[in-house]
Amino acid sequence: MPVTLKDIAKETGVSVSTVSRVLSGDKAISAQTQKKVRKAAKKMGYRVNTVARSLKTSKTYTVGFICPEITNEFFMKIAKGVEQELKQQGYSMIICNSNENVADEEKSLRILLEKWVDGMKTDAVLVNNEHASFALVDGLIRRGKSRIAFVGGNELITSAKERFSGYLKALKENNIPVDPTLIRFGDFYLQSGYDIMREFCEMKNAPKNFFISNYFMQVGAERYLQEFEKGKESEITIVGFDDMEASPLFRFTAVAAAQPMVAIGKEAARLLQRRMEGDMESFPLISRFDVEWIQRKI
Amino acid sequence: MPVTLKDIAKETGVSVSTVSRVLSGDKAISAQTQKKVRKAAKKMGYRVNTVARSLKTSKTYTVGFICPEITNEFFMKIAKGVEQELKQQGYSMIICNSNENVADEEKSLRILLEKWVDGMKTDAVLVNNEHASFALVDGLIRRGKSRIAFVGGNELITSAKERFSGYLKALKENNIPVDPTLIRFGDFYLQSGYDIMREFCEMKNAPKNFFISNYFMQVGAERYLQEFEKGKESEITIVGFDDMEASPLFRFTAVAAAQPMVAIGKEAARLLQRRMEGDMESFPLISRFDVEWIQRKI
DNA sequence: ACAATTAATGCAAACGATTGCATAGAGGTG
DNA sequence: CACCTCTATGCAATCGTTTGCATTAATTGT
Repeated sequence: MPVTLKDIAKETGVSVSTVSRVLSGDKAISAQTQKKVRKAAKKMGYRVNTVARSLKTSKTYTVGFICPEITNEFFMKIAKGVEQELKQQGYSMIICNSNENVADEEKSLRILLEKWVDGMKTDAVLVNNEHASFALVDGLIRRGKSRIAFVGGNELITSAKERFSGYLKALKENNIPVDPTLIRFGDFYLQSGYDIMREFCEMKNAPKNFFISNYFMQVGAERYLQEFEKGKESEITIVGFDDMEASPLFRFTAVAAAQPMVAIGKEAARLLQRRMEGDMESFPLISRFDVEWIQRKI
Repeated sequence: MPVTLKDIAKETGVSVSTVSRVLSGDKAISAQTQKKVRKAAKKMGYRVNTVARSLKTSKTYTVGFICPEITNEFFMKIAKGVEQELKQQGYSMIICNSNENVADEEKSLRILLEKWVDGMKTDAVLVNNEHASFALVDGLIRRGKSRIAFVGGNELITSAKERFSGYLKALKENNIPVDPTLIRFGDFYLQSGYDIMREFCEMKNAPKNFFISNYFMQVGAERYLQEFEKGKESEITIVGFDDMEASPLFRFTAVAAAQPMVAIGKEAARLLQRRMEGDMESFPLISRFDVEWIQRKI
């Protein structure tokens, strides 16, 4: 049904190869023929069949993005950056939801491989986690707070570790002893933020200042505080990460270190392109971005 | 570089067609040959080349999802439903971000068409908007509130209209006169929710009860109220739509009508599949879901 | 034991584009 | 005018699968 090069060739009386050459901008074709072919192509509504092209060129101009959870604003901001950057080069992006589970992830991977995507993301683009959390905690200390509780993410994950060491470093540089009862780890998700905040608040000598390792745990923590600090003129101060759609609703958060996620996504796309162009030497590439500081309350 | 049917054929001494038939489950092949071929395929790490297959069968097993904004939790919940349903049938989904602008949308569309996606979403899967907003407003009235302000979405959009008529109907059935000063329309985005809420609150006789047409405007409205009702023991009550990641942080919202978006996405995927299987008669299909009621405060 | 089925496999032509090579004129040079 | 060089174009193979049809071999019926 769709128009092919062959149809155009028949219509214009030239060969398929000539049509192909005109349409892919080969200038070794006479101006006259070019005009004729282009006109016919336009009139007939020709659209290149990328499936056929890919088969021949073995380039699909498609990249895969396997994402733990596509409703998660965090990942999608990265995806957005990736998409923006790639679209300019004519690539498109297949997004798969691994649903945080390995079976789904493998399934997605298999599908993507079978579709011969040109690339997938394996490089790391990160922010200066340790420095950011150091600065957040240090800032709290400079404002006179010294009992600062730490709400961590999954201890096995690098960024969680880095954020923890930033916290430790800030205490150390300010000669504040580490108090193990003020340190707890969760899993980066809302519920764990809620639970940990509750545990802290139920301590006999509850801390009033918190470093929370990511946005979602922070939503949980703020949620808990809203329920249980209702009305009271609260003394609580939180510092944390990221700036999302709903961050403006946070009431206890003083400062946040926002990761420039769209920029991170764009950088990731650029690294991926280098890879696809055959730059295999520097693999995997690692890039670090600076965070942006968001002041929420004074 | 990758293993092809030809390679397997050479290895096993049968023809390419036989290999193809074995691997696509044609049972007219002897058990012996089947075993031999399968073993070789496995050993050699064969993976079907879907590009070639698609060229031949003109089925890509890919659907396109053009989305106004991929960082928007609302659209991504739908996308998640679509993805879940389609993945089971071996489809994958190309997600494009139209960035709310027509040029980008056309660009995405062109790319998708050139990739010969099998389908794109054009059916409508909706909730019973009018009924849901009727029920929300009616509920407020039954609790004794009669001056209820309406914060609408983009007036041109069907769902915004439907929600408005539900509001009107609730007033009418309860014999409450419509007060035009209590009706304002925005654009479904955060900022307009913030602005409209401010306008209402600055009225000499400011209303205390609000129906807000969607989640994002509600975030904006809650944001405004947090800033300006700080501390005061507020009398304000909001009813609205949807249940998202950050909804638990809402302080003024009493009830919300949550659209089952993942289910909506799944249904959309099913409709799309019917379309792809050639059911062109009932086009476009429209399905309606019931909302779920979320009680937030009493 | 021979025709008629049936079962198992191979041949070859697609699908739509790309591209190296061949070729037919046109124009230039001595 | 013979020779060479371009320029513009066509031919045909190729990418990896799928699939209708032909073919061979094995099985069945009588």
